[in-house]
Amino acid sequence: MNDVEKSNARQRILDASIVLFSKKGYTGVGVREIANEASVNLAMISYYFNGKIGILKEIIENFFDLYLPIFDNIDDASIPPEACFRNLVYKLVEFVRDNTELFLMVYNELPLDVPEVSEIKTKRIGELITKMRGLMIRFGIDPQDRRLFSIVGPSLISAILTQFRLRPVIRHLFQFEPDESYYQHYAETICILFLKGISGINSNVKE
Amino acid sequence: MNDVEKSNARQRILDASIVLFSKKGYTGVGVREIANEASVNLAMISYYFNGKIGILKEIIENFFDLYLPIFDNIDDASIPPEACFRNLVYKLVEFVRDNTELFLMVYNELPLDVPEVSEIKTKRIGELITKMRGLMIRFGIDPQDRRLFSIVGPSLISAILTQFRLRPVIRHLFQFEPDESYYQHYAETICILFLKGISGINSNVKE
Amino acid sequence: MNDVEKSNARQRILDASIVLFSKKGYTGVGVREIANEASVNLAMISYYFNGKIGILKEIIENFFDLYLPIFDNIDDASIPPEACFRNLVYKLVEFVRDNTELFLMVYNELPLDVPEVSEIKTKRIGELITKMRGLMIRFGIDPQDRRLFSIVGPSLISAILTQFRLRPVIRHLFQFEPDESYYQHYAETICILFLKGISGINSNVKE
Amino acid sequence: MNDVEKSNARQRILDASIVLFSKKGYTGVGVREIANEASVNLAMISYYFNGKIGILKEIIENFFDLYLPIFDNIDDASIPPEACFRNLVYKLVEFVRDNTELFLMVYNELPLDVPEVSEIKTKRIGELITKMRGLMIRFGIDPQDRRLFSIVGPSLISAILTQFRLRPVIRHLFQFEPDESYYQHYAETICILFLKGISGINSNVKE
DNA sequence: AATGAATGAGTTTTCATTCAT
DNA sequence: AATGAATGAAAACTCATTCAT
Repeated sequence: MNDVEKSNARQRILDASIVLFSKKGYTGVGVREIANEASVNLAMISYYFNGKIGILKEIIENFFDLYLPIFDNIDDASIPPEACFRNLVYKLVEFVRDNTELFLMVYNELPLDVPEVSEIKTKRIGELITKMRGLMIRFGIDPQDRRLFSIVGPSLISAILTQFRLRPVIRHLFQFEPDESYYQHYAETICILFLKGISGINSNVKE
Repeated sequence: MNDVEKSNARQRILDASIVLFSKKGYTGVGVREIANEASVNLAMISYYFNGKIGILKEIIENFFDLYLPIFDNIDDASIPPEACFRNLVYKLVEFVRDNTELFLMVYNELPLDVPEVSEIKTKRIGELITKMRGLMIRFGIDPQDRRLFSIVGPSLISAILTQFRLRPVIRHLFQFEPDESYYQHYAETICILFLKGISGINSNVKE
Repeated sequence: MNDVEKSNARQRILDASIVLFSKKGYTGVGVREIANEASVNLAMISYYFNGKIGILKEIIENFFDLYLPIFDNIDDASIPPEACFRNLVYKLVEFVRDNTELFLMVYNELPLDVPEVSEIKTKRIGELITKMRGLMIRFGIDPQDRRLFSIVGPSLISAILTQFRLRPVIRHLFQFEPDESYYQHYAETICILFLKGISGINSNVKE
Repeated sequence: MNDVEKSNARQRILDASIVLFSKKGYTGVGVREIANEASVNLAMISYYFNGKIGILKEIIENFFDLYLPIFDNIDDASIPPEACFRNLVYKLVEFVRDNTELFLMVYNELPLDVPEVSEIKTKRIGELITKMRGLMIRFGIDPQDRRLFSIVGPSLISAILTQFRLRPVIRHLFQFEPDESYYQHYAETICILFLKGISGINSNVKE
């Protein structure tokens, strides 16, 4: 067994867990199921992650390690906020495209009460909000105004995720197999929805 | 024990389940926990609902029985679509205000794979989409165009729900105790975000 | 199933546990073994005792609830200390005769580090020492003098228990089936050993 | 790695096992714990001892190899039995001082049913009893009289061990840090207790 | 001699459900 | 309607051991 295969087991557990958790939720998946899907021995889960909860912790940490950098430097003062926003949306759509199950899984796990990870979630979401602050201000949104600030950000994420979320439900209603051009189109639609909407909000609120 | 108290037990099970499911997810809650919270004997759950899954079924059915009528007659041809939309948003916000845990719970359960309820979900979501069709068309959105149709609707719901969803996570970051005026303000903000945004989408797409 | 049988299951678990723990030690016994021996379903152990450790807790508590009263009023000022001591020894031997396995088990568990019960043990042994104080003083032993105080008491208990303790080991070396007269003789020997020493044993026993 | 370090690993496993077994009992300690404590790789335990039980076997054998010689020539006909006994007690106290954990561990393991070592225990205890025979006879105790013979010997050992045994429990009740003079005093007290009884202690110690 | 990964049988615990009353 | 006990399956986890390197 060479080096590549050696550490595969650990990664396979993570990969299998992400897929399964995204479909059935953390508590709906058993370690046996994970071990089977990952083709590893059951005991490897405790060996590598100190139990099922350790997988969840690591997945969530990994997610934010990938996700938060997207929001670095999104507020470049030399370009107009609309362009910044558009840039952000495109990066987010790209991220969702590349990590669909991971994103779905974390999104679904976020509001649930799993004490062992609640601290991690709070901390990371706090960082995210901080990173968003500058851009929001440039759109005329007061970060202290919870109403605006906490509607726009999350609903943007929801807008991007939502049809992936409902895929199992609406699979029979719409045919749905996203390709490269789809994601382009998709990102653009969301940009327009939010940009025209946000400026609308902005002008109205200012009055 | 009289009839009022008798049927109370059944309802208490439902109420307790909604709260618990919304916090921990269906699979994360045990029947013992439900029975404790509802102050009923464990065996009553099987007695009334034929098992844990029966609770979920009934909650989801109940939810859609309350939820879908909101979308009846939302497309009154005698009033402009913007007013129809505004009307809908206010009714949705009112519904969320009155059934926060229920809505959160169902929203979270929707993408999860629980075979016993997937049929119900598909059917009811189908009805919902049908009801939305007329109004969407009046906004110039082609129901066949999956991209637009499946972005606007779900992301509207997400926008309304999202901060309730994240309450456990951001409780420490924002103070959050919604009152009557909050909901008013909230509904209005969402109306503007989506109306100005949607018209923006509309004009751009048409070009 | 009548009342007597109803709560039998709980007691059978305790009884089986005492026997098994005394033979193999707490950590050497599995819950499956206990359930088999007690003829109850495996899950009943969690149902009644919240897990294996709950059995140990209850056994130890029960033990001290039976054991400590032996030391109440052992120091009657109206009779000489030798008579008090003799009285105590007879009561202890009687207790060991009636609760051999229980006593062996607790005796063996006492020095072991099982965090969940260490507090109980410390508290109860403290009570025991307090109860012994008066009599020891009458024998001229200073309770502050750890050396004396903590030799006599424990070594008395050991003297009483010791051959039961070693039964599994020396079964092949001595035939050993204690009867009523044995316990009488036994108690008397211990009294003499402690009151007069080995030379005392010799002269008295020979008579 | 040289020969000294090499054999160190083996010895470190034994040392760590003695300490851990004395605290938690054989079945209460895992091989992982031992390997950690001994700073050796897990697989070394099988390598050196053919499994966990091999450690126990070797420890018990080692113990008796050290312990039994104490009882050689304890019955020197040219000196009075009291002096022989006193001599023995001093040697035993010295042994306990030098091998506290080892002695505690074996003492605790003795009554427990671990089939793989029961034969060893029976054999060695038999040898011990044989060695004690002569001295007992000189004290007027009939070796056939199980009652006397099996009380004095074991209760002597218990008397010596007992406060080490209870150290974890009574640590909070008595301050206890034995030094050289303590062991001297301790041995003497036990001699008096056994040779003259409690009343003897009182008069002698006071002098 | 030494290591980290892997194994499979075993552990305790929890689960939803059912039963007799 | 309601209860407390009981059940068997499955859950998560731990164990001592073994293997390839």
